[in-house]
Amino acid sequence: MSADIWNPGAVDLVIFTVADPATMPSLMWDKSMVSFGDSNPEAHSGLSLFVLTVAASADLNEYFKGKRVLPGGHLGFNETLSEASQRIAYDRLGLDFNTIKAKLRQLGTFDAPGRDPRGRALSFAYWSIVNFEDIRRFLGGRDQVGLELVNSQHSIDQFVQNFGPLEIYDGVSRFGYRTMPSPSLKSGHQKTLTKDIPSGPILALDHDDMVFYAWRKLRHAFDSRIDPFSFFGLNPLSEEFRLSDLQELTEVCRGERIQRDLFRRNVMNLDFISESGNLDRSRPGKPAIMWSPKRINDKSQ
Amino acid sequence: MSADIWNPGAVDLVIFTVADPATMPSLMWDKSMVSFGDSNPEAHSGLSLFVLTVAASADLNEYFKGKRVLPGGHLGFNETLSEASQRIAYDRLGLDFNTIKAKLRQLGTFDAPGRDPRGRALSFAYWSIVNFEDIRRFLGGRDQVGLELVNSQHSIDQFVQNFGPLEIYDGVSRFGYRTMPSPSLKSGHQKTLTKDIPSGPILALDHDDMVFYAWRKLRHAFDSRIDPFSFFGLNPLSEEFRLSDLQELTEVCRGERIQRDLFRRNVMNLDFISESGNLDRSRPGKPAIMWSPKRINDKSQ
DNA sequence: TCAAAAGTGTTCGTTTTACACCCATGT
DNA sequence: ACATGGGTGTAAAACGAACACTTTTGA
Repeated sequence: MSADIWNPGAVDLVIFTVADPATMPSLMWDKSMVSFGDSNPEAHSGLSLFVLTVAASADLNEYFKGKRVLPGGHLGFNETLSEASQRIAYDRLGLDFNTIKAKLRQLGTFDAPGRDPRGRALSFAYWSIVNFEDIRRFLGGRDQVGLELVNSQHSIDQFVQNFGPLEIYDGVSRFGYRTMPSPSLKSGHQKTLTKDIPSGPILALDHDDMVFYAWRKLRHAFDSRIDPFSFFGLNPLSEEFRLSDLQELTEVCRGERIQRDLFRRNVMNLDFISESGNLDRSRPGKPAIMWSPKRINDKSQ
Repeated sequence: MSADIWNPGAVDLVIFTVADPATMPSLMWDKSMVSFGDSNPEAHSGLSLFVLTVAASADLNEYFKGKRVLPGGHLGFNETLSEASQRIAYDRLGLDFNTIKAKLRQLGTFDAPGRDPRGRALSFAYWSIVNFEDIRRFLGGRDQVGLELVNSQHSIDQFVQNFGPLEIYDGVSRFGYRTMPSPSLKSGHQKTLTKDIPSGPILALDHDDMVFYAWRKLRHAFDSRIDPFSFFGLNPLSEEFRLSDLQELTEVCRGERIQRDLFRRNVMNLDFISESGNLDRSRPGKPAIMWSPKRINDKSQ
């Protein structure tokens, strides 16, 4: 836990989590804790993808007044980047990556000129996905730790209303999207970030870009032939889940719709979940079989 | 061209190029310029993938004596990483990325403890692929700029002899390889770097790792549904080439064998090359149609 | 005529996608 | 009965991989 501040380097964290706004405790409906960027936040339900943010400190610069940013901090003089990212998660959020089952991964270095109004700033971004249960007690507080929506069924619906069918897009989210040049040709994609879309930026600095790039990495874990639980080394859902929950998760992480039967067969082929033996009758219709991850071995990457 | 040295940051460059050892000018057979890491360098022929290296300076530390490294340099105080990487390419190699058609891409940050015997060193790695014609005149010199083989038909053959058929590997190279857990399941791969294989390390420090990770990125450009020329914004082959040349290139970049007819049909489907109108009769057998890239638009990423 | 490399046709199995249908429950 | 969501069968289309064949040259 180094206190020596090594000025030019900063570490910013993109930490995702998954939760259903409809079942969030009512106290969290406080605007300052969960932001949907939407005039109608109640419309968001179903498993949704969030990113952890904090209130920016305006002590040093007016620019930050009222804005929100990713949690970040300075790189200590004798720290590795990996150590710094874990320390900052603990200092700023309370999250201890030694005890929770999640790991921080390198995202990239951000140093575009002018990215920070305070002058030159080199930022090392890290990303991770954590269980909602592991962070909910850290929400709020002095830094106003909160959740910013990245994707939900409803925000995908809204995207379709504004921009048309998803077919030409290679994944959409609140933080940006990519267009496909032609189906099944991976080259020649074109990305659109929040600075280029009508709804405008969400976080301060270039943190929207960081979220977008981290989301693209997250997306890989759901790229159809990967077991996401092994990739993350954790299960972001509850212990047991319905297949439709896993599908919702996959859809918001990929930013696209998947056909129900197709999804089912894909998952069955990959064979990384097994029936828990229980049924879920909480919704109308035929009771759903509950599933659990078969094994969570983190041989990934 | 900043002279202010910003001590803690360094930039290292992984610059690939493609050439056929059999047609290299004889002066380049000097061991110090082209290294195959092989007792029988004459066996390497066909299009091969190289990485640019320089002799390490042993002025400051005995460790570097006789070793080779990636070209690198310190980060200037008022430079962006991108600017620094271009300046270093120019200072150390003579390569001017403003005039050649190639672009440097961020690879990642390397800061493992103990990676540099001189103490803490943070390194920002960048990678690129350039035309052989653009760098051949810069080979040699005080820093002994040279080429280290990354992959060739012959070195793939040797891999098969030592480790068995390629089927279980997801790409092999002199700088490491990955094993597949099961066909068509992308998760659970396991990588093996030079420090873990009998032939041992090739470059000093952790530069073998940098080459390996850069090679994995390069590999994406040949991932079957991408037009590599558009991805790179340049054609690493000669202006006209045979389909078998493109296949050789693809094979050494992917580190795997491809069936001739399959490759042909894939390329034809993607439709990014067109017949130049000429035939090549330089080899026995039926003359080969010569091809050229259709268009090189760098919409990539 | 033969070897060598280029290029094509055909087949087979798997994966992707679509569509339609059946199933089990609460109201 | 019927709306609601869960779950399955089937078949066309697309794709990957293997094999065998034809073509065109130089020697």
